[in-house]
Amino acid sequence: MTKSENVLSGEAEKKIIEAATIVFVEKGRTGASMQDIADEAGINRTLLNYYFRSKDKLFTTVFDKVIMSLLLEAIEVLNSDKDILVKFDSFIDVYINGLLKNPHIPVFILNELTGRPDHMIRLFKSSGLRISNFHKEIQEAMDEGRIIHMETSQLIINFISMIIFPFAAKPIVSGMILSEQEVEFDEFMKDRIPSLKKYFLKSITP
Amino acid sequence: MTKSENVLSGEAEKKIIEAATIVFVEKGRTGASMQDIADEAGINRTLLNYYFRSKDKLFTTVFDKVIMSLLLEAIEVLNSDKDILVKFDSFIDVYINGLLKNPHIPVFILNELTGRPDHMIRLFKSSGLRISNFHKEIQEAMDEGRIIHMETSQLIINFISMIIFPFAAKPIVSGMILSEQEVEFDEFMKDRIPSLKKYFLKSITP
DNA sequence: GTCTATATTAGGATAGAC
DNA sequence: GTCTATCCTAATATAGAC
Repeated sequence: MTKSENVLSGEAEKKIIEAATIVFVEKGRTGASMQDIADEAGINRTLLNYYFRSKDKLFTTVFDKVIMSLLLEAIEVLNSDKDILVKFDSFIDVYINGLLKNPHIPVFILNELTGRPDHMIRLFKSSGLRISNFHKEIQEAMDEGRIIHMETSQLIINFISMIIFPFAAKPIVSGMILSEQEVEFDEFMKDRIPSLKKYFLKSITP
Repeated sequence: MTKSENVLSGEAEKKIIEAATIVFVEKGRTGASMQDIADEAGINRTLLNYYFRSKDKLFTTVFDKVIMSLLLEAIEVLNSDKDILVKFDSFIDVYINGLLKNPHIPVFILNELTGRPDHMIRLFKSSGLRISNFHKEIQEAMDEGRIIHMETSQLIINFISMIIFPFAAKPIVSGMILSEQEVEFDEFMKDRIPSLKKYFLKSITP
């Protein structure tokens, strides 16, 4: 076993993907260079081409991985047998706490999404997430009178918006809205978990 | 007056800024090339360097202009003497209708913001927008019992999120949430105006 | 002010030695 | 698998003719 061998096959590949994720998420597809990624991984630049044929292929690998991990979290909550109102709370917990650990993922995704809507839809379908079930559960709760009547799509967008947007707009939130009160972003988002649960529940309860 | 003269000084400059805005907003700072912008403007590429010294300077010009136009719209609503509840409705009208004409402005801003939070804050301060007045008006309405009590920052973020996020996530909204119902994005956002007004009012009313 | 020509660099990708 | 050397292209930027 020479010094240049990796202990496990795929270890270098894994290291590259980790480094590429950090760099792509921070700088975006066009803003990141292969050199940036090689530096982050601490390897020679040409090795990136050895393991992944091109920058595009490496990017797609990273992008798919990031999207999938988010979708899987959604599926886990949706597929549970909890009541729809409990699921709302779970989404708030899971995504706010998760994004606090990777706050620029929303901007990364929103930005790279624009150019490849088709690819996104394919990923989405292959994930097995059934958004129609979500619509249906909400609709049932409306029919039972537990939630006010409104277009389910509008309700879903309202809900997702309030979870994701603060992360996407983190510089605005920090610099423009919180700065005068000297509140830290992370603290604000921690407070936001119970605040949003309460607010959203009130907003949809008859 | 030869064929190569512009009628008004600054006309070429204006044409360049318009073209640059289109290209930068669509492709982002790193994704757009000077050639793209020259093509869009129908001029020679080197002219861009003649009028603006560098790509960076051209970008900053565009970025500042876009941000400022958005801030000015906010100021106009905020500075009116309408009741705070009416101002909420005005924001929804102004921004949803405005962004329907330029739907990828949110992604553009959110993306380019990350790298330059300081610059953003300077712009924000120089615009004269006083967010503290907004906080104050909301707080007063709370004290009068017209709005439920909650952290004003959280309320403001909730509000802004529901207006802006659907545009930032347009491919997701179109492809994942609306596709099964065969609803067009623009139609959805038009419906959203009254929907959001009603929803938000209910959410903050005691 | 507008063009052509050119300088310069950065970035992506491959070939080939080890 | 990993490195060095090299190729190629695209992109920014400037000089200089008109």
